[in-house]
Amino acid sequence: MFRIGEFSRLARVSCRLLRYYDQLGLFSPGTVDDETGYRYYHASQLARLNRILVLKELGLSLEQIGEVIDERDLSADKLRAMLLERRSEAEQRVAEEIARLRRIESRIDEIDGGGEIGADDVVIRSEPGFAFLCTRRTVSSFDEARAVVGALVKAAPQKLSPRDLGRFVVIVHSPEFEPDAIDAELGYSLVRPDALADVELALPDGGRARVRQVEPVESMATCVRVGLPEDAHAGALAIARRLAADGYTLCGPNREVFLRGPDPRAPEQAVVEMQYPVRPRT
Amino acid sequence: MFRIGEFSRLARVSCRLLRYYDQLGLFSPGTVDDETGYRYYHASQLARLNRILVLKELGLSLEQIGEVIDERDLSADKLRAMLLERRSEAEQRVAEEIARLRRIESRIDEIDGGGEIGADDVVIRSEPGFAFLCTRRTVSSFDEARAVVGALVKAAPQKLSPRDLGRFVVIVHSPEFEPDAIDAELGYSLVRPDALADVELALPDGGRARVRQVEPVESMATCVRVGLPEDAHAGALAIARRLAADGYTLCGPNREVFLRGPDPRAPEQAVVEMQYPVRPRT
DNA sequence: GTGAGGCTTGACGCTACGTCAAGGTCAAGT
DNA sequence: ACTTGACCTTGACGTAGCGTCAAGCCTCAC
Repeated sequence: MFRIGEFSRLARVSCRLLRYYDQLGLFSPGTVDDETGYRYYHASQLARLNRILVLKELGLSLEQIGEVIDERDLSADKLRAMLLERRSEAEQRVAEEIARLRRIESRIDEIDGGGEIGADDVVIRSEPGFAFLCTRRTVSSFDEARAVVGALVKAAPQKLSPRDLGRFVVIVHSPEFEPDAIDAELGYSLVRPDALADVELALPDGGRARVRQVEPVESMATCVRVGLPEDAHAGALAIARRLAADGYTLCGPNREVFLRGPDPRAPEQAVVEMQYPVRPRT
Repeated sequence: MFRIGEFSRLARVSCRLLRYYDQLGLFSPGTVDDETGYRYYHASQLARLNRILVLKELGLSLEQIGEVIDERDLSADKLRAMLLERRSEAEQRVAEEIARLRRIESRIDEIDGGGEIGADDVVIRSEPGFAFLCTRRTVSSFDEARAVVGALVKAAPQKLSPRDLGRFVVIVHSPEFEPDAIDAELGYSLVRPDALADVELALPDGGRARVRQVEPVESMATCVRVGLPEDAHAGALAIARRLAADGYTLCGPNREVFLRGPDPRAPEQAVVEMQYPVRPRT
């Protein structure tokens, strides 16, 4: 029989671990002295402890180990199921770490390249769908776009109250940025979409605004810009480079979501979230 | 200005996270109402939050993020250093997860193959060096080995006390297992090696036992067996298969460390740790 | 008997939040 | 003005697997 210190040296684990496993009921000493509380371990117990350590190395939780280690026959199926689960987790972790590694390396390269990148805040996330009260136009300037929006806002209260309007959103369909002919949907996301599914507005210039359902996007690169909407495109190139370096390609019409403004009195303080649908490059 | 709920929806993070970051001083609302404690965030703050989320995605800790995000110029070098560190961590994690994945898959295959493997407790770890009072022989049986050991134990007390002796250890140099001609070192590990470096014993059969320093082994596959020492080899084949499946090859003389016994009165309860030096197969 | 080292339980710490719980605020509707 | 339901506040506990004290017994070789 060994006291805890020597047994811990045999097994190359800490005393704390042995006490902890004892506390969990996962691995208890063969004998405990009732008076002193001293734990005494038998050499043959090392086999069980090693089994526990092996299962832990495979990635099972102590709780899972407790479930499989005592059942002598049933454990094969149960263990197999756990291992299958662990395998997919491990595969996912490998993929994640590799992707992370790529991003880390591209950031290091950027810093070494010395270039101000100005795209520190490009976050990639999924984006839910939403109801979109919008009108599609080919506009030649921001002033024209603003006029359209103004008309839309004025026409809206006929059928819906202002609090139903969410954010001002532009979805840009022009594949390339051509300042004098931008094909875009302009409008507002809607807060209570189900109640407003069939709203349709006539605009003073003869156009129409209707509600359409915008599909969710699985991965959307987003980036926040503060300043004149006209300048918001300035960082687009840097963002595209960043996305390319991190292993993504653009795969759809980009959007601009106005978190603040555009307020006619302080247009330079508008806050716009640029959104670029992406997918991992194969 | 947004209240915390709407801001959390904008940023796709939880309210709890925003409050937590506020508490850490990492990301605080633009305004806090003194009376109610309500947090109010400005749209433009989303840029900073996104920067934090990006750095977190790269694997930096919140503390590290706090260090780099506020310094405007110095941050490049500091960030670079952190990223280099993170890169090597990530590389290591990838390697570990891949190795783990391989072990998981080999276990699944074993279970599916249905074979009782009997090598549930093969642990791979590093093994420190130790001082070894031993004599090298070619023995033809376990009885002969026992005789040698007995002689050694009797000769020992001349120069050292029994408490200096550690465990009985056999290092087997025969590359293949040939029962009638085993080239082995037999002896005891020593507990206070520095005081005993030059001990040399004459054995009654004319042989000598001396102290040598056994080198540490970086990775040692170990497995505990309970039973007659003669039977301890039974699992060796299973262990070798397991090691091969997990991506290791044997790379040195194996050892047997007697954790209990061999006690002449109860030899079948001996506890032996089989040790096989291994190295990752390239 | 005595000093050193070993053992006990208990408690806190770690990461980055998730999840209640008890109670104060806000804004729309009546 | 009042209600009601959604929203906000702080505070506390839980997570996984132990590491690291801290205060106080136990053991044992000299």
